[in-house]
Amino acid sequence: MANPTATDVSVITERDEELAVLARALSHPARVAIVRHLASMGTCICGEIVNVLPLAQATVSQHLKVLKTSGFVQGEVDGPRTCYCVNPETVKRFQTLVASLPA
Amino acid sequence: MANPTATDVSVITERDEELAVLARALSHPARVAIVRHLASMGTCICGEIVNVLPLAQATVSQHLKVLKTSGFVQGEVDGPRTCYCVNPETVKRFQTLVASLPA
DNA sequence: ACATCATATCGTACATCTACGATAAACGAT
DNA sequence: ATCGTTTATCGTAGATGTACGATATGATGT
Repeated sequence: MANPTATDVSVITERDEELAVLARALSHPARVAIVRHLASMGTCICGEIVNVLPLAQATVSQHLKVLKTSGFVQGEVDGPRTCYCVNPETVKRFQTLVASLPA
Repeated sequence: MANPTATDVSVITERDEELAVLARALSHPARVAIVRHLASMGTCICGEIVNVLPLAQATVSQHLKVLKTSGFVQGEVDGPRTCYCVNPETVKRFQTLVASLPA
């Protein structure tokens, strides 16, 4: 092991892992903007987001995937389009975890 | 440009950038644990943190540098050691930005 | 001066992230 | 059936992140 004196069950908790995963999802400005935009629109299709961001369609799709995997947004197929919306539960969970950081 | 139809001054705001920078700093479980541990101790020396984490000294020092650069912690040289503590202003700022996300 | 301790930094290997163009897949319209 | 539209995925290049051992730096104690 790198550090034999460290406590095996370290101070890194499940909550730390969870917070880190959610923080990582919002660690890119484009993804923060997507979440905000989605929240302000209630719901909107992928192409609308592409039109608003200075990024290629493939890149936006990739960011949306990150947000979907982490639970921040949900996508629903609607004919040829995909309709995205924020998952408020994940936002609230993130807010709870961040708020519980001792300041 | 990747996407000529995108608004040049895009929806990505300064706040989005700021939130992303702070979120990135907490996007690793070890760094979340360091902030929590530091907050619970009030203040403690680098070696104490190394002893508690399952990571090499160099790695911990690197994580501390990330936290210092982003403003989450402050380090004060105290003789041969360095004394670290949380910067509550940055934690509060992060909490404010996260709390202002529409859920 | 010298050895020791605590910490930061260097160099490096490997993994992950971010961006893109190209292409595939799924649907609606003609 | 074929075409255009919309979105996801593939492949890839370059940047950044994460881990480590080794080494430099700076202070204390002998």
